[in-house]
Amino acid sequence: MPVTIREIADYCNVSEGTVDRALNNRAGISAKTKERILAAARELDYRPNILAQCLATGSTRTIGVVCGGLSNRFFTSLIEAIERNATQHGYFISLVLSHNSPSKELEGIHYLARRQADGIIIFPVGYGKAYEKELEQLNIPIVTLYNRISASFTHVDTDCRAIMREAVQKILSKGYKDIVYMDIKGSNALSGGNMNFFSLGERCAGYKESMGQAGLECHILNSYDERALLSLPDSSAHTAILCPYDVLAIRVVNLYRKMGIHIPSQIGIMGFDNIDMLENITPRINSVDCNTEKLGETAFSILLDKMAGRYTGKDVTIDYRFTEGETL
Amino acid sequence: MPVTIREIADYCNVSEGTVDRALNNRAGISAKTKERILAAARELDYRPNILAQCLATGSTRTIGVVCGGLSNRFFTSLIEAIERNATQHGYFISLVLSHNSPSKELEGIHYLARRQADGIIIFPVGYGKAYEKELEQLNIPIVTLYNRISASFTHVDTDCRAIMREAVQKILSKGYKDIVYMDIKGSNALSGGNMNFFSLGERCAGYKESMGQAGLECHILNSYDERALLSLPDSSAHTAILCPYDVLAIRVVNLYRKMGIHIPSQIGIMGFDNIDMLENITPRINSVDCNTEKLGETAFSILLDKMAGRYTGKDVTIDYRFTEGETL
DNA sequence: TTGAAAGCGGTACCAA
DNA sequence: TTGGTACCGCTTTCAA
Repeated sequence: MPVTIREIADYCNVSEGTVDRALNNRAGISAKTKERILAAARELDYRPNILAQCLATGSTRTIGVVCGGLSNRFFTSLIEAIERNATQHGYFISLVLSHNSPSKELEGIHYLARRQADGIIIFPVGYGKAYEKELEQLNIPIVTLYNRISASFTHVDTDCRAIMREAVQKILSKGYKDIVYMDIKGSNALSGGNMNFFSLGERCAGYKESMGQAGLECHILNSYDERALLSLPDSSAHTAILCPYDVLAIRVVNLYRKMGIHIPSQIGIMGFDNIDMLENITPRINSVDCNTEKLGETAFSILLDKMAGRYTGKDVTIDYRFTEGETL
Repeated sequence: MPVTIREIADYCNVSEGTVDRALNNRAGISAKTKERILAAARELDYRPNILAQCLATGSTRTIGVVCGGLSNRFFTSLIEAIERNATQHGYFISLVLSHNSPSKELEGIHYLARRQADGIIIFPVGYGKAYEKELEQLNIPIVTLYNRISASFTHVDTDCRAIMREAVQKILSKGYKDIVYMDIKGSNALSGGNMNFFSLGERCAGYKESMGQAGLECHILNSYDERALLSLPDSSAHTAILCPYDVLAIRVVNLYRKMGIHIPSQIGIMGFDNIDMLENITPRINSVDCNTEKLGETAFSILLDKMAGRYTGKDVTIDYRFTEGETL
């Protein structure tokens, strides 16, 4: 049985209040008594029951992190960054996976709220008025990453739309005449329902905007269609493929390599996220580093401010960086 | 301010005990009173404070998961499996990342204990007598995955040593004359200190055993040395490279492909873990599926038994499966 | 069937 | 400087 404050108090013949003063560096205690109590605490191997502390103080120093899953390295990088910052500030991570189901997501969030999480960082898969209302009723600080919900929830992100606009320009400046965009939602789409595709939507929108501006026709593939992909290098037009995430780019690169099609002379490829797996892949895929470190740090620090009731700002946009590679 | 049992009691002119009986389907309450209370609870939007419940019952229905990091898909697969099972059983995951530092790991585990986690699943990076003693003093159910600590802590694993023995035989049966093993600890080694390398050690040991048994000399690379790797296909001996984890295999495959060396005719390659990224890589890398789903499920269910005080068994070994590919 | 009260393990305030 | 005690919100036991 773990040692409690009561036992230390008995052991030292003082009151619980005095033990508390000693243990928590509170004022109003003589150095001598304090030393005696601290020694006893050490001797008895006292460890505070954080649950009781939480109940008494009303703060759990726990933040919930709600994510679809852990398969995407982009997300796990963000979670690592959040965890690092949280730990530094004495906060704790409760992890809830939504498995890309909006209803499971809400369930998990409710759970976190009932457990008195001080705040929640969500990579939302749900959206809509009803969804928003539920979140608002929780009355708990929330920050979103990746997918935005609405102006009611502070969102931290890179400007994916701007990135894609710039990506198109960059690709065109390298002499490509056509850019094919792979608008593939991946496993998320399978879950059906009211899915939030904010981020992928922004990426695609940026592509479309920039193509329009350049007077080019959009050329979008909605599925991983090998035949369609293999027909691209045939065209006399010099073509590049723009992928909204790196895993897709890796897959495409491997397809072409397998078929003996040279990259980038016969086809250009660009990814997005700059996941660390790219370091192991040849040729090095051109991508965009979204600065997960800074994203996670910012999300946490904004949440911290919100929990302290001192955040008034709006959404935050983090800077990004195009990474050089050999596929463009 | 959230509604409490006290308020419902006042609202209904009953005692807190009665409210509790209604809310938690306990015996000894009339159907009428119960209905009245439940209606009030709904009306007032009552949500139990789980913290208080935990304090009163002594159970948090939370299990801690302690892992080095989230970069390795093998680990995140396991965590996903654990989370799925935990959620199904009404348990919650508290995630602690050790960043491959034994001291941070211990710190995190202590934290979990103070938060009254009901049990902990650890992917240990620490080991040793002192380490074990600290864990034992916690007096909290622990199950280890990946790296084993000692007989004092129930370990769930695939038999990596046996797998590697079999892998060597498998490779030899395909006609290879020499097998090079890449004994690379990766980023873990950087953290220094008393690192636990149980799993990688087992893998390497299996290789050595099987090579010895076949009367072959061990051929081990201790670093990712491109020059050494590129010299291998030159030898007249038909050589295969055995990698203790897939990321390494991916890297090696890409190196050879870049240099125009054909796999598997000029060099064979085998990975380990069968991470899902392999689906995107050509050629398909031969690997070993360690059944993360079952590993995670088993780890959780054993922990569940331990928490209920009804686990007497010892370490558990999960079956595995060699996955076919094009690199052998 | 219901109420009252004693915990759970801390925190915090008021008196002494 | 210290002790005493109410309280955080729920559970549980004992009486009524």
